[in-house]
Amino acid sequence: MTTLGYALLGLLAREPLSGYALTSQLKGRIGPFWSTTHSQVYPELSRLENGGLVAHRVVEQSDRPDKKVYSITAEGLKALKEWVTSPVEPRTTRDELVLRAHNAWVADPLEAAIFFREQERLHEERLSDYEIKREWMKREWGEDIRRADSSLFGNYAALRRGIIHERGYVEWCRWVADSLEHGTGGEAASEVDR
Amino acid sequence: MTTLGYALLGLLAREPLSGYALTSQLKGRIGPFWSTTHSQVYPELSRLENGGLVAHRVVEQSDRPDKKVYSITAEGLKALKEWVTSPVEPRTTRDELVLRAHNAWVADPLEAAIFFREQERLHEERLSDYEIKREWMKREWGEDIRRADSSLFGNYAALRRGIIHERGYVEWCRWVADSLEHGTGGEAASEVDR
DNA sequence: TAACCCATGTAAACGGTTACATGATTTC
DNA sequence: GAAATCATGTAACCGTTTACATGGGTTA
Repeated sequence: MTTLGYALLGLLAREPLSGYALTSQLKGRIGPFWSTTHSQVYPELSRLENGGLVAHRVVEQSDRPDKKVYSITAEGLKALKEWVTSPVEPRTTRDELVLRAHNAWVADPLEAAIFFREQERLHEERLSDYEIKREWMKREWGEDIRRADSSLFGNYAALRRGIIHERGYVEWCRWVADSLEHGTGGEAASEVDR
Repeated sequence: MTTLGYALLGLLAREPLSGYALTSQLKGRIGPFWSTTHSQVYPELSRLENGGLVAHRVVEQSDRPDKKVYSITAEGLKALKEWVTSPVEPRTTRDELVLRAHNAWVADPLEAAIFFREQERLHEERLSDYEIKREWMKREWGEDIRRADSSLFGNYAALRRGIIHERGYVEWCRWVADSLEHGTGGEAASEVDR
């Protein structure tokens, strides 16, 4: 089983969906922590169905193309449940920006500073988008976001990760940009550092 | 050009290295933000050499196998320099733990809490390793880690990213575990939340 | 003597992205 | 009239991981 398979099972555990709808959800919902395209989803659904983890029925529509609506099976739910707490093999987090910072010393420092300042702004923007979404969740979903047995808690937890991630990213970009601006000579460094 | 290509150029901009040595460095140094294996490095070095970005000379050794030591060319340094501040196309950060949290509601809450508590401990451990390395860098490299034109600044910046990343990760894991422990019923939630 | 380090390569498999393919309806 | 949305699929390509392949020297 691939991780994408579990991502799909997770969405189907919430509600039955078509391949198209699953693809749409994996573009914004779990958001920047997993994504895919329809060309990966359709074959994966076939594999899940062959394994007995999902099942589909055809829903005929008059105004739109017919669709296959997939549901999770009891077996699928069991597999998902077991996966959640199963041992993790460590995967490398690839981050191109870290590589760029790693080699910023070969570039023009002020040009590099502008680059990281721009990245800071970009992540700040994403952070505030997330903060807005968080307020929306609190308002709209209330106490359910704290209930460990509610799927809304899952959504909230993913968003919280996004917020914490972006906060850290903004902090780091700012520090890199500051360092590149002030650390061009050999003079005493200010304590931006924590 | 692939990102791995630039990662290799970045290491060769610091010092000439063999394919084997490059592979070793990409297992610990830039650490958890990029990694590779020798089976990817050797072909990539050939490609870089065909493009005129690196060059090698054979160093004969008596006690060990002969090796090809690669150096970056002027053209390679130029390419690296330009890449550092070139526009980034956004890439999805894939994080399996976020997916697990997203689906934690289908699992047994207390079992899931144990799982995330264990992850918290794991990342705390990694964090303190990084903190120790940071103190080492400050002691050993001194003010050079703040000089924008020093390769040591690049190393320090990558480590700083690691520290900030792990801090956030610990915070999030703790929050998830706390929520899973206390949010099993419908009772009023404590303010772990920030 | 078994495991590990040095050293370099190729081949197969896998997961993910991009492109190809089709086609109706709805919105701007 | 053009673009976007709904809807499902296949094919090609690319980057990464795992396995295959070889072989001498050192350490436990």
